[in-house]
Amino acid sequence: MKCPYCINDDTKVVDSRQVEAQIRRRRECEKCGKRFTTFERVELAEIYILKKNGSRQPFNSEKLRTSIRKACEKRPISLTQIEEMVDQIEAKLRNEDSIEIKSSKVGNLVMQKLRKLDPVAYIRFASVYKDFGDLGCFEETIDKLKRSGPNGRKQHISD
Amino acid sequence: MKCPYCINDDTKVVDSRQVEAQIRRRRECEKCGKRFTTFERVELAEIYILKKNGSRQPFNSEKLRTSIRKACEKRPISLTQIEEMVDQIEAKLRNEDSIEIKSSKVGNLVMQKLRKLDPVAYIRFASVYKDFGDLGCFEETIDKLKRSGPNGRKQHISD
DNA sequence: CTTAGAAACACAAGATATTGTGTTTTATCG
DNA sequence: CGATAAAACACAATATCTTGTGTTTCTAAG
Repeated sequence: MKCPYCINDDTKVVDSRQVEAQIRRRRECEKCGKRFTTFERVELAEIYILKKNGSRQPFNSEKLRTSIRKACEKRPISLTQIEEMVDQIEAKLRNEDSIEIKSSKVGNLVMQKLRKLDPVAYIRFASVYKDFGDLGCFEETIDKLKRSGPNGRKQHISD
Repeated sequence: MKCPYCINDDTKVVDSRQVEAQIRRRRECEKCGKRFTTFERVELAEIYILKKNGSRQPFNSEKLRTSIRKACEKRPISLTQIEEMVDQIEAKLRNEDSIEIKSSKVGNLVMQKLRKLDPVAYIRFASVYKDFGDLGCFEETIDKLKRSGPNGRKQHISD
């Protein structure tokens, strides 16, 4: 790795840590002695999201994270759990055959995850994602949650 | 490094090459066997360029490269040589005490480099950078080049 | 449809990085 | 300005990566 201060080619690693999905290395130039930080990151073909209105935009995990975070505000869900969801969802998308994915697929994956984790967050997300028009939609969803399988039964609907 | 396909933490390096200022690694997940590419890059505090009009913008080596390339069009200067110039100039900037640098400093560094390399490119760059108003400016510059030290004398002014 | 260049694949010997643990020094938040 | 978290620093034992060389595929350009 080239030293950015003197363009010398030989630098050695002084420290190396895994930080989230990256490896941060602290390097030292063998020639000028200066130190600097590098990051190793995955570089994959971009995934594209196909929106309902026909538009196509590059998938951005940050947007996904933000929308999940919003749904989970004040709920007993840690940032770590949100990270896990984001990672798992992105991994699912990566395993698709096509690099073009319908936004509804992403939405459904989020719902799937939230449903198992927290009913309130689930309803919040659904209300935005499914574009609830009236209170009836909430009631319907709550009913479904109550009647639903193992995951649903374990939960309490309250706030 | 996390596998982007299955989120497993253990992946091993299968190949690793230096490409320009980066290290490209090919990794393989020990769990799912999938392969993917990563890049290690330097991450330093941004340098800011102070323009004459008082504006301040992040230094962008790509812009520098472009303007040098333009000055060197059709001249006997290889892309490698241009890369070297860019690298050397950026390194000089990195070694400044402040991370805020006057655009004139960058301009002068470019001139310094081009002067030693090719008089035509030098004059082209100067004419834009120094904002030559008339032919007299060109003549003056040519005169200076002719009369100047060792580097000047070695060159021929022609096109 | 040929080709040049990049990216990927392979392998082995030698060199270098990783990781745990712990301390210290910045930054950032309130 | 005090508290925390993140980044930087250190060190040693172990595990992994790097680099040369060469081939193969893939893609973009002609």
